[in-house]
Amino acid sequence: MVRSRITIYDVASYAGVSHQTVSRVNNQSERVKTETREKVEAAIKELGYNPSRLAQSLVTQKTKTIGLIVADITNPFFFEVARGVQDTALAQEYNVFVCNTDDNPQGEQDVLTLLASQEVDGVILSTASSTDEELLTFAENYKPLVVINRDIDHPKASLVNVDIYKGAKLAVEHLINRGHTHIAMLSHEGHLPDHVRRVHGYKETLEAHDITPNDEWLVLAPPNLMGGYKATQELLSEHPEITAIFTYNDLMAIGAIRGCHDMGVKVPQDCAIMGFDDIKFSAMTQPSLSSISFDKYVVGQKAMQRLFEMFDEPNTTFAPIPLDVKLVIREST
Amino acid sequence: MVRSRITIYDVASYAGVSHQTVSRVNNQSERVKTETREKVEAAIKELGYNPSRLAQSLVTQKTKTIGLIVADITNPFFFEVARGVQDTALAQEYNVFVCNTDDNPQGEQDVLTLLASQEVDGVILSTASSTDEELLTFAENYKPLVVINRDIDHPKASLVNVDIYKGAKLAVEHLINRGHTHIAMLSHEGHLPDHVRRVHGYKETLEAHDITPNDEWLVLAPPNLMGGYKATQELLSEHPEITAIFTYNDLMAIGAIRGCHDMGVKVPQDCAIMGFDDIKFSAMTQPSLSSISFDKYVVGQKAMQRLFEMFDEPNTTFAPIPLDVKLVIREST
DNA sequence: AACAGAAATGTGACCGCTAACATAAACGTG
DNA sequence: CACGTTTATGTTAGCGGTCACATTTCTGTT
Repeated sequence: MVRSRITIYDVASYAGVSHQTVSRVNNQSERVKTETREKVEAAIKELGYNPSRLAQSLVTQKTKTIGLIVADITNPFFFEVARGVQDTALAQEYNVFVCNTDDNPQGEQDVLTLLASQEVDGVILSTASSTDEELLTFAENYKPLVVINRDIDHPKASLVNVDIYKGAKLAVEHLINRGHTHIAMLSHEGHLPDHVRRVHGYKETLEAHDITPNDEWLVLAPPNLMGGYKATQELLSEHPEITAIFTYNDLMAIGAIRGCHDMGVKVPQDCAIMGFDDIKFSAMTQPSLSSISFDKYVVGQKAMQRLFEMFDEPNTTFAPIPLDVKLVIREST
Repeated sequence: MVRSRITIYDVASYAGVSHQTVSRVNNQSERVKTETREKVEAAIKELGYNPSRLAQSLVTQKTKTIGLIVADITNPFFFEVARGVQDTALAQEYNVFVCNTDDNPQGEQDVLTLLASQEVDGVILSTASSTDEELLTFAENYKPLVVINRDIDHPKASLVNVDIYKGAKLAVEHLINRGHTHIAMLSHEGHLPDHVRRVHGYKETLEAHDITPNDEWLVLAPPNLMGGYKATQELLSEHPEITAIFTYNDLMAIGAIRGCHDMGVKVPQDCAIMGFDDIKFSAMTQPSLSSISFDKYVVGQKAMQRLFEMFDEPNTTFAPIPLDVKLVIREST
């Protein structure tokens, strides 16, 4: 029995005022006599009226909706970010569309167009597949954009950057302090800051300690459990001299631990494993995983807050938001 | 530089036709001469026009948007479901709002109202906090609703049900077959089918094998890593006679494995652990986790497909969609 | 009491589209 | 070639709001 929608006009005639007065009551803070305001509010309650966001959006050109683009919500890193974004958005009655790109450039383009057609007020992007130029084009003729862990230079794009380089440095230094010199790295293919910084941090820290990085010890694989598992097995069977592995993320590290186990390699005695992201599972694995920690929820939160700031001051250019990392030592090293 | 939106009228005058003709071209399949169609399409491309979904929605009363309500996207169970929903939705150019309730009834109500105000075309609900009555009220005066793992009887609500009872039975039978008789269960508080069926399956299977369930061995805790960890430690220190634990979900089980380890209890020799959900991590833990498996992605997929069916045939009442489970035996039992 | 000025309310247009109907063009047929 | 039919295109209204401006009502002042 979907009785047809109650409009502002229904309320108006019920309360004996004009539709505009109802609109004023709805949007608060307009000057309307308390008496009539009460009359209108009563009518609203009586009829069970609530305004159509669609209609509001059409005229105001704001949808109170944002898009969040992630590579894969299935990755604990992304969904903690997503929670941060969602909770912050919800508090201001914004809704968020979460879109997965599956780390595939076409997916990312599709999703951007879809979001464009849905007319979101802004976009938060935490993914790495599209090129910078594509992103710039998007920023150019579109909406405010907050980008996580990338470097792009455009007045309409704002950045939230975790100090990845420092994280990689801390990780490798920790391994070196533990006496390791044969340190491998499992990374994720790609040429974007998020990838590159980890690798740079790894290589440069080794060099700073007079260890020459061995390119054969740097393996690229998909950044998930299975990727880490397989890469570890291949790596260790070809290079048994390796005594420590630093991974792109915790997912790979957890796969790596299991990979070691299945080859009879003891963690951390025979091979130490060091992750990145410090997801919740890492404290519960056996052995528990040392990792580089930062608050993913806060990443999402800050990104959303920045987006709100951009809505309020469309012509301001904002400085990047830096986020610090710290080393968490557990059993795997 | 946001040049103001290109409308259907701009295209119309550029192509020298009426706006309605443009609309016809947009919505395909109308009878319009190929010649003019081409003219219009050229104009569309030339001007870079794309239609405003907002305006379309306002007149058609369809937003091509659905809401997905989950307890916590941070739980791997939910995000695999979410992926199934999203991918299926996207294929038809539907977008989905994911909302978290944090397993809190107020949160769920808030979220339902927010979705109502956003005017989604339908809702998929995979959570358990609101009461059946609240849900019925929602279904009554709202949109098509697909509910996962609950029993509610309303023509506007459709069900997708994983065979939880059978899962619990398989799990407990497996433990019994392994020779266990002192089998505890870690569950999640709540009186809803999703919870109750697991517990029933547990108790009734024990009874079917002439084992009297011991209520002290049934512990309620939050359904996450930490909940499983703590509950296991309390349980085993009070009841060292327990030799097997069946948990509400894999998150708790992974916590339980770690809990055992930290007490010096060997899994599976001293205590077997059996999970439920078969999340991806379960194959990678150490020891790997036996679990009850079902395809969570498919759950989301089916739910979304059902929602589409409900859009197409608003007055049909659909039968619940059943989903089978299977036992996956790994190292923890 | 008369009148200016502020406060409260009402009116019409418009956001960008589709639905329903009206009209014009093209086509066949006796 | 006059006529009804079909097919293609145009016109108008309205979805449910907000905005800008017009109008009315209420103040306070001389």
